[in-house]
Amino acid sequence: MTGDNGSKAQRSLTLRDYQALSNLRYALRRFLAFSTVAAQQAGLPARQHQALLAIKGKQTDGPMTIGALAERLLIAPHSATELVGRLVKAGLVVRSDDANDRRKQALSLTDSAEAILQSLTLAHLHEIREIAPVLMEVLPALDPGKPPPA
Amino acid sequence: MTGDNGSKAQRSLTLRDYQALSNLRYALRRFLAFSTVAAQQAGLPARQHQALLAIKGKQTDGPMTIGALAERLLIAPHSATELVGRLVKAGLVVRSDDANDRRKQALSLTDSAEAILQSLTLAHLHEIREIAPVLMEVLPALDPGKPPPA
DNA sequence: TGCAGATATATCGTGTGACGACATATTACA
DNA sequence: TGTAATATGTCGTCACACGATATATCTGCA
Repeated sequence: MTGDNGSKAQRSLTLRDYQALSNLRYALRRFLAFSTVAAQQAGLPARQHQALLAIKGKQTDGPMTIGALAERLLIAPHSATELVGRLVKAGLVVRSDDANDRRKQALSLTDSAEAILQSLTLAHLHEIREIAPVLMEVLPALDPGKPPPA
Repeated sequence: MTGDNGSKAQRSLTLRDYQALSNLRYALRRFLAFSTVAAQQAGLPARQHQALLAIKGKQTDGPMTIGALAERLLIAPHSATELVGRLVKAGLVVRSDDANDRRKQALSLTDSAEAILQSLTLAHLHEIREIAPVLMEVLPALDPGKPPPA
C-alpha cells in the first residue's frame, strides 16, 4: 500500500495543518491540566470536579439524575453511578429518591461542594481569559475557508 | 473610566457563569470523544494518536525526542518512554540514537503512521469546522468584558 | 389486572495507562 | 577527574472507566 487512499482529497494537508492541529491539542491539554491541578489542590479528582460543575450548571428543569449526568460527562450510566458514589462518600453530593420515578436518584450539591465549586469556577474563568485569545488565534488557522484576519 | 472589571473586580458568580463553563467543558468533551473514537477506529489508542501528531507537528528544528514529546503531551518523561515503546511495538515510530547526544532518542514516523495520521488529521479538521462556531459562541460568554451578542 | 420488556441504577471483575521510586547511560562542569 | 545534571528505561501500583451482569421500578398491551 502506498498510503494514497483516493477516497478523500488529501492534497490540501501541509505541515502547517499538522502544526496547527498539534498546537490546538497542546492548548487544550494545558487548559485541562490547569483544571486538573486546580481541582486536586482543592482536594478532589478532576472527574469529580466536572461532575459538580455539570450538576450545578444543569440547564433544563428538574433535578440532575445519574443518567443525565452520564450523558453530560459522556460516560456510561454505570460509570456515573460509581462517580456519584465517590462524591457521596466525599460528602459533596447527596442522593435522594425522585418522588415521581423511584428508579431515579435526584442529585444535589452539599454546602461544602458549593463552596469548592465556586472557588474553582472563579479560577477557571480567570484562566479562560488567559487562554481564550490563544484558541481564537489557533482555531481560524484550522479553517482554510476563514484564514486569520490580516 | 473605560472599563472597569477587567482585572480585579470579583463580581459574584451567577448561574449563567456555571452554565457557560459547563457548556464549554461539554463541547471540549465532545471534541475529545470524537477524536478518541476516530483514533480507535483507525486502530490507535487516543494517546498514541496524540503522540504521532506531536511528532509530526514539531515546530522547532531537530528531531523529536522522548523528553520533548513528554513536554508537549504534558506527561512525565518516563511515561513518554512507555508510550513510545508501545508505538515502536505497533510499528508506527522508529527510534534512532542522536549522533550529537547519545542520551537522546530521535523519533520518526513510519510510512504506516504517516498514512494513518493523514487520514485522522483530515477527519479532525473537518470536525473542527463543525465545533469551532460552538466554541466561538461559548467562549465570549465566559468573559464578562465581552458579553455575547444578545 | 398482570406480566413482558424497557428504563434507571448498582455491583463486580478486568484492563489501560500514568505515576512514583528506582536504575542506567551519557554529558557538563567545578 | 569526579560529581552533579540530564535523558531514558524498568517495575510495581493505583485510579477510573468499561463490559457483563443484577435488581428495582415503570410502561404498555393482551
